[in-house]
Amino acid sequence: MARPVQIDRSKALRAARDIFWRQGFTTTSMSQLLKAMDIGSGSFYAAFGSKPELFAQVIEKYDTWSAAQWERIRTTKAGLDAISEFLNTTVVDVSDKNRLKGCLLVNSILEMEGVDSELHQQLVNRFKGLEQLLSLCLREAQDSGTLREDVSIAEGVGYLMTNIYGLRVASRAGLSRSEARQRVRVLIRMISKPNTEE
Amino acid sequence: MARPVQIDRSKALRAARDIFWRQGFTTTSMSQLLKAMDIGSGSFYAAFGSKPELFAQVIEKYDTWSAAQWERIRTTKAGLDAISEFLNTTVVDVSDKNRLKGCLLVNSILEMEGVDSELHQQLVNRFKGLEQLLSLCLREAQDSGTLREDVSIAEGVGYLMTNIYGLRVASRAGLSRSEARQRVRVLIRMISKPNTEE
DNA sequence: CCATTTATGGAATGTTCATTCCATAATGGC
DNA sequence: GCCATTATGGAATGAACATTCCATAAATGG
Repeated sequence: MARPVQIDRSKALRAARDIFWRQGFTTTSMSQLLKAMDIGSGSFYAAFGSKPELFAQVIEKYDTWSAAQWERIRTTKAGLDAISEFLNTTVVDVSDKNRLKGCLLVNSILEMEGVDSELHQQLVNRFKGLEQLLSLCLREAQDSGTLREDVSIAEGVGYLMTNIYGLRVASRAGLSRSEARQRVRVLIRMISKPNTEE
Repeated sequence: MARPVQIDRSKALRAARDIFWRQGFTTTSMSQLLKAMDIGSGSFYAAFGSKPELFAQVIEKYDTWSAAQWERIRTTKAGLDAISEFLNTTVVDVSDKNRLKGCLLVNSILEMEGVDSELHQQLVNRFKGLEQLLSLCLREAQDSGTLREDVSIAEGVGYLMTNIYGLRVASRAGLSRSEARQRVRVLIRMISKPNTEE
């Protein structure tokens, strides 16, 4: 009946995600974006609405991916092991030719404050979900006796969130993959109960 | 002989710093900047060169302030106490009507990558200086026996840098001052030697 | 194979940006 | 009090931006 859509939506979203990840939202111009997604402006506005709307869709997809990582990890690991694996998967292994990219969500939180406060708040809320998952794992660690006794669950969550944010900024500042992996080892060691009582 | 300069350079730089701090470099437009600094464009370009040159001057001044904080702290404190005080001074106490502002340098590292790579590298280098100071304090802590024994100086520096970055992002994500102070207490407790051996 | 419908990408639009230009204002020396 | 000189701020400039418009392309039903 009519000309069929020839855009590969999933592929285009991935391309958009990667360029936003590398350059941020404000810095990425429409011309760069269209080139990266390999579509014309007409198709773009028909398919994605606008630049901010596209960004929201990219974030949505990213968050889904992040949640899927958790699901996968939770089937085999619990407690501090799960947290350690999560950190390595979502922070350390997310790199581009051995160059860490940081985290799209963390980058965007910093960028969107004052630009789009609605989106900013959405991003902050996504992290609230992460805090709950961390809280769950910490309780497991507490029950199995692997968590330091002088740290409460709430304190542990705060500590982990700080380190997740921090690792992702450090990536952006040029941290190598092996250094990042080392930092994960250290931060997990610090929150573990010392095994000097054998 | 000629019309005298009526710009209060120091005051203008402070106004520029505050608006960059709140909004970031890219997001702040020249018209906003000129209004905040309360000068016209002619005077601006005569006095500061350009928008990026102004930013470099702001960063320079910010870094000087940061260094002065260290100097002050070092006259009375050493080891982990000095680190704790530094964190509270430069991260927690830097707030705007009880709203934490994060750190201009950290915000800018994330923002400038891909925008101005020369400035980005400069910012990264400023943190190298901080790493050296932290290293010094950790050695003091090691000598006085307050540092955990299963953590090397290098590991401790990495740990602290991650937490400094992280605290400053968390501030941006809406952490309150008292929560931030609590996180500092926890992260210092974690790197301290447990005093169970009395 | 034509008519109809919708996707497409490049050209056109209007806005905003950083910067420059310039008429005017403010000073001190004469 | 006037001239030379330099600061000033608003108007002018040109580039870049996100978005819209539109002639054309690609498909199917008749």
